[in-house]
Amino acid sequence: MPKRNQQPELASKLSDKGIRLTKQRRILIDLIESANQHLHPSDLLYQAREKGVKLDRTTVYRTLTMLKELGLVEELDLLHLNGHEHYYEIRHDRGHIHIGCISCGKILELHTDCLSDLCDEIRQKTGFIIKTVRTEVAAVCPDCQRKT
Amino acid sequence: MPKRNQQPELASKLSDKGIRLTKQRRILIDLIESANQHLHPSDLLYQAREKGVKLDRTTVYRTLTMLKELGLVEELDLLHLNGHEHYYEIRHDRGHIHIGCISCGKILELHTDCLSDLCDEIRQKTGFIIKTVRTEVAAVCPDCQRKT
DNA sequence: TGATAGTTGCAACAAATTTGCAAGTTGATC
DNA sequence: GATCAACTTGCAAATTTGTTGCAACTATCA
Ligand SMILES: [Mn+2]
Ligand SMILES: [Mn+2]
Ligand SMILES: [Zn+2]
Ligand SMILES: [Zn+2]
Repeated sequence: MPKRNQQPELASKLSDKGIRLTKQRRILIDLIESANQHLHPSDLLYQAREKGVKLDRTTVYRTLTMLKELGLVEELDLLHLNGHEHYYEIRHDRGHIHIGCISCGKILELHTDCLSDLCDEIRQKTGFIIKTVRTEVAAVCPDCQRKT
Repeated sequence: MPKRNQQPELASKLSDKGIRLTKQRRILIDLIESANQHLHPSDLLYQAREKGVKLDRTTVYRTLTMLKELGLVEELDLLHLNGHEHYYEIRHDRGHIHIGCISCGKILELHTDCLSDLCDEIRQKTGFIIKTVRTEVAAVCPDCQRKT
């Protein structure tokens, strides 16, 4: 996840909504906010435990579901390049897409204006009210192109 | 899946590549080619069995993996609106996106030129060679908007 | 500080997918 | 059409990923 303006405080958003801030939730949102890569539930579980927090995977799933439903994190498929877990990242105002190299697994993020054009088009053509847009691209990165 | 020009014959593409056409593979590509909705592995398993073909789920998974690797079908997440299975459809020349209603589960397909613009942009900005682009949108359909 | 509603961990379950291997089938060749 | 090697399948078991019910615990507020 590229340099984001590290606006922390999912925590305050949660307590504003009257949601209790437990140790477990604190560590999880902390990890998600400060992550420099996309995390899946097991990542979160192990990283939290490394920091000495007692935590069960049930709670990880429950917390991620809650954050997703509140619109505070996005769930990514990342093309399941390896395993079938889903990945999570904080939700940004400005959308970006994910490009995965099917050869080395590297994930690249890219900001593009195509996304808002697309949203306009969808709204206009279909009348759907858009909640989230997920664009994921399978590709071969320049490094891997050279190697073959 | 909206009216496609029913170009059959994944079968011949497979045998051209020297891949054996077993009963199981025949029925599976048949079902995928003639489907009027997105299918997941269990759909395929049951539909094939209904047609009297002996088939195991292992074979369904193996066949789908093969077709995907050959670039003949696309795998869709469809936002896992209900369950965590993945869905499959034949690959078209002209791409389309999938819009799922988070309230009723309906899936809408939409053709858009944004996709090829996006590909151009990715190529130019990153040098990645694109294999597939998957855009999936979570939204609320007009019907469900009225109901709330 | 206590009451209370919300949250957690645990164990068991369920769903989705993969693996190893023996037995069966395909398609090329004669 | 019969033969055969290579490929493919089904089956049973395992793995991976995610969910549920419930008793014990804890965050928040008065
Ligand atoms: Mn489709
Ligand atoms: Mn998925
Ligand atoms: Zn690569
Ligand atoms: Zn709807």
